[in-house]
Amino acid sequence: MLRVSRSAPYHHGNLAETLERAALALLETHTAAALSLREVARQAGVSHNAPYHHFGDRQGLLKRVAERAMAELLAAQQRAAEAAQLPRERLLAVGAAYVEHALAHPNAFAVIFDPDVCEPGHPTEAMAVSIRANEDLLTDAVAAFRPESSAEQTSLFGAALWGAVHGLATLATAGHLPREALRPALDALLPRD
Amino acid sequence: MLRVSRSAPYHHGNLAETLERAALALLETHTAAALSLREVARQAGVSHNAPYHHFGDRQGLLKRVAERAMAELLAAQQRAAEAAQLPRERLLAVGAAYVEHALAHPNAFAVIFDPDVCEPGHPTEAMAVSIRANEDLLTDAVAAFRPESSAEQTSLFGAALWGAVHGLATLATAGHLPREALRPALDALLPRD
DNA sequence: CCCAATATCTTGACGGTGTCCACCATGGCG
DNA sequence: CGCCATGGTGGACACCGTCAAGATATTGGG
Repeated sequence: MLRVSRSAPYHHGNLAETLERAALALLETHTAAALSLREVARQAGVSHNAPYHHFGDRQGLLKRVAERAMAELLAAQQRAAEAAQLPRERLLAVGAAYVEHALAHPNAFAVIFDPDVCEPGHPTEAMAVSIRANEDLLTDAVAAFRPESSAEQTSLFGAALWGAVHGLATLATAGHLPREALRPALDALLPRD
Repeated sequence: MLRVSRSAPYHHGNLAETLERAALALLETHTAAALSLREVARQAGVSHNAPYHHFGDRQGLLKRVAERAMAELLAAQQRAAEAAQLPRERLLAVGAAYVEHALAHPNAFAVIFDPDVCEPGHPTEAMAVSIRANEDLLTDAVAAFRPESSAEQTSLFGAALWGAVHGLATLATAGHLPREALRPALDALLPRD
């Protein structure tokens, strides 16, 4: 049915998508704690109750937002991995991409790992997929960097590196580490040759 | 003036302390996001507005709570540092203490590094002192572990280790790493001999 | 010793938020 | 064509942080 009137249609058509994007946009300037369902609805030009039909509750929306944010974080690392040549450089580049993406979108980054959003041990399907892909990416990079290591050692070193990169990013967003120190710190952690 | 009646005195006497302790107690079972000033006041048996005379606002209380939590985190590491003998063992013990304390009190730990509580770059005086003490503790442990390193290299490696330990703790509280993997991961990061 | 100034606590109000409920518009299927 | 599931609306409720104004205890100066 063609709508001649300029008034908005009663049914939005793609509200879920719109709301998720609005929430992500708000996270560019506001903390997750300051993100209200009502404000997101307002941004989308819709009643304060419309989101409930798509996400159930506030946590539901945030879970979706976290999935999107995680997908973007993963993509940033994949781009960095493809651009690098040598194993050590690739490992460094992936870590740097992680940290830089976190610093560029600190509030979205925080949502990904907020235990209030995704309670420990019960990740969303999409989130679990992205996390696994991220672990694989990292494990591969570590394996190329230390080809002689056992699978267990590789996995352990990968976990340690994830922790290091994640911690550096978190501490930097909290203002406890200067931006310039991040890459050198990461570099200091990787043994040379 | 001696108070014979059993009714609570109009003036509490030590309300600030009581409120901070109540807040810390609530953080044992609830996330910081779920911690309301009114609930804290209720726990202390006081009107919903009493806290404002001591902390100004919610953030004020949380800042104090963060200071206390940081002091406890620091103390846990200091105990671990004293108990260990060899440099490498001490470094590992300090890191493990950090992670274990974070896992034992995840919500209080989160408050320490919550950018909403202490906005980046403007720490409280007491918080700055504790953070500095923590950095010194770590730097000393690193220096003992790698005595031949330059001051800059020591500082850089210390920052990297802080990041690693902090990240491992954060990821573990979010359910992304199993508890048992934390110490081995940390161990894998410290070169042997 | 008394009283005023001050610090502390209370009651009351306001706007904002998440969520539940009942109701209405729409479009696709029988 | 009519029905009804889907998706949107408005209203209500309890809770929250915060501000304003009033009540009460403590304290220091005369």
